Amino acid sequence: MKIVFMGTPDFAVAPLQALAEAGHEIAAVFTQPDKPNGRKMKLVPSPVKKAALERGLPVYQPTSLRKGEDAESALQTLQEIAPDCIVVAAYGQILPKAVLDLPKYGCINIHASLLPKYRGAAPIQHVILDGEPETGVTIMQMAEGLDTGDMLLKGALPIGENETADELHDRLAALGAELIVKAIDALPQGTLTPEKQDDALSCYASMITKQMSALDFAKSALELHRVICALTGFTTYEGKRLKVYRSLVASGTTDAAPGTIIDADTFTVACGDGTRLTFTEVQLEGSKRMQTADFLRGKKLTQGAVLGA
RNA sequence: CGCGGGAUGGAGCAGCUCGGUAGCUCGUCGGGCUCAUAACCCGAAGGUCGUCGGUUCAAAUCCGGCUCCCGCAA
Repeated sequence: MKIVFMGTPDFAVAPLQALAEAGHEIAAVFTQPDKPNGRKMKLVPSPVKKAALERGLPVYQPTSLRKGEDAESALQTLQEIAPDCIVVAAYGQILPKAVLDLPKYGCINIHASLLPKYRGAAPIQHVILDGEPETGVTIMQMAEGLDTGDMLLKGALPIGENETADELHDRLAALGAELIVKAIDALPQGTLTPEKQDDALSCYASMITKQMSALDFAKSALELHRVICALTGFTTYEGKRLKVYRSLVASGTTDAAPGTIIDADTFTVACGDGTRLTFTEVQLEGSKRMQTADFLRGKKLTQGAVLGA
């Protein structure tokens, strides 16, 4: 099958490679323009662009598909290629109707949630924040609304109690790769049965903001743990930025004020309602990310110090 | 030229202000103790102090260039 692939971040890389390895013709790869990134504002290609170039696939990076010169030439390019199907995975742009209607089999999207729940930009983080027991990947026929098209295939995964968004992301990407190949293979045979989404059950996963990952120790240990798993939490210790990558909800209770380090040997902190949270992987400003055990070997915590103060 | 922190045996750090013996907490290896242990005791191996150059009798330490890592900001 002749496919045009549209995607940008890491999540889209596994599906792209799976399709290529399944023997499909990837006639073009569309991805977001290189963006200035990092401390030096260096121009950095998207993960999908890197993967595409490694495979020698032609890459297109229009600034927009909806308006302007880029959109016109992109549409023209697509018309010339005349793909059987366009596969979209976290591309980061809204496709106009002209594009949606162009391929014979339409546009197929890989979405990292069990639709109709968690439509939108950041489903992986939000399922963890909400403490969902499971999530998954939905392959859907794209329509004009945001993640509203008919569902073609679904796969579910249980979410681990201490699973981070990174880990979940990788498992979902692998699942998405598997499902999209299955879906593409089934398309010409018409064996997939489109299922309408029940809008009444839908909800949206909003974009992530910096504010959301700030650790507010007035919240319970479980809530904070979810923030850490989903987004990586941050606070301050002795005036320095401290990121928290992993934690464990500790049993027992404490009378200490929220944010107090109540056990300097394990990095356990008092949270809301007397709950306690142990940080297991942290990173202090200027230093590397490391396990708490390593961190404590070189840095003696002040018992009773208050984080975020 | 956006602001700032950092690079020291396998890991994490101290030492640098006031140049002159390589330190700490672990890990590893060997031995001991113990019913036993990730506990305790004794011993050992392991480092061109990121890199290039400069100053000096002497540089981890002072000066300059470069590389890489990290926090903020985007």
